[in-house]
Amino acid sequence: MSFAKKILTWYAANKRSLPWRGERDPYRIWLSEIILQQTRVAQGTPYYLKFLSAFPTVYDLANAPEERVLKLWQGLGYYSRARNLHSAAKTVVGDMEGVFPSDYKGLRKLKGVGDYTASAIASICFNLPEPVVDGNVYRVLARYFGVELPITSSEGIKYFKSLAREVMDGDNIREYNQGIMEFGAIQCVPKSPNCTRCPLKASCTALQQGRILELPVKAKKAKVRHRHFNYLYLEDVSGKTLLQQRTKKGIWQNLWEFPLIESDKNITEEALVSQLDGFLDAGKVQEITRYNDSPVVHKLSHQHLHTVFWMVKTDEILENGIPWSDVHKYPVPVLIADFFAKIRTFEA
DNA sequence: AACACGGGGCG
DNA sequence: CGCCCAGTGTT
Repeated sequence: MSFAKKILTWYAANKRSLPWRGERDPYRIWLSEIILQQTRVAQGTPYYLKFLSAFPTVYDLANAPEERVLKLWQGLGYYSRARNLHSAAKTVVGDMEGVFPSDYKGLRKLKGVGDYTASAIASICFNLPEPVVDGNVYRVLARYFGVELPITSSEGIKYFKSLAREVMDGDNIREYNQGIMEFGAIQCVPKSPNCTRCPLKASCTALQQGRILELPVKAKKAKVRHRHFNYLYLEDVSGKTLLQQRTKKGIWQNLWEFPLIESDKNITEEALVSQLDGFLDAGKVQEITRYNDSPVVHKLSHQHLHTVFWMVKTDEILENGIPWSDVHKYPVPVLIADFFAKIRTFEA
């Protein structure tokens, strides 16, 4: 049996009874879909009922003051949904004689109606073969077909949409779309799904590979942190330089590097000089040269280090100074090692 | 492509 | 109590 037929069979036997279940009126389906964006059924249901009671038709909603719409929405979160809901109602009443668009493209033009919601309304109300891809669908498809593409990448979004279209039952789209979402919500849940009793277990790729809990992949919002490093490439009268060990937790713990001045953003030479105090006797500085014009960007998985190397010649004798012939004995980050290599080339 | 936008449920 | 959830609009 095809994947779609299995979903349809499961849905026929397991669907919950919900206030909007079986509904085909675009106003009601639209209202339910907007409320259910990023919201669990249990939380959204009372809001659906009170909105329907306060605004039985799209005209009632369009003619209400925004204050009242927001007040009814209070507690549901993501309040732009309420403002967009109101705006779309005004559009439907003002520009469309109170009749909702009856295809994906038209629906998509309404404020607050994106790809998912347009597909949901088109399929549920008008039985148009548009696949829905919400969080439930991502999870079900990723597991059943063993898709490892991150659902958060633009490539993943495209891939899942086309996969969803490939495997859908276009002849029963109204039931199928609701079925796959319901299946994700009830059976193929994010944490500890009951695979033992799943009717799709025999053909589920992730289950057979023991990777249920790894799918779907969400490229971790490895938020890249940007840092600005200023390394002091010191040189004293005897030609020695200075390296320091990084003792704190974080990147490169216990590795060695040049004396470091970290700044919020790119730093000027004047600003740098004013911070030289703790490192050496500023009065004995002979010459400062910015070694690289544009910062070297060293990329770690979660940090981008915008690095400037400053060559600082001093008349001091550096305590603990290291002769250049010895620097290669110290464990240093690649960023520093690359600089060593460059210096060697430059000075050779 | 990255970010902002809320609340509730869960371990 | 920190982590997870995952549509749309904006920049």
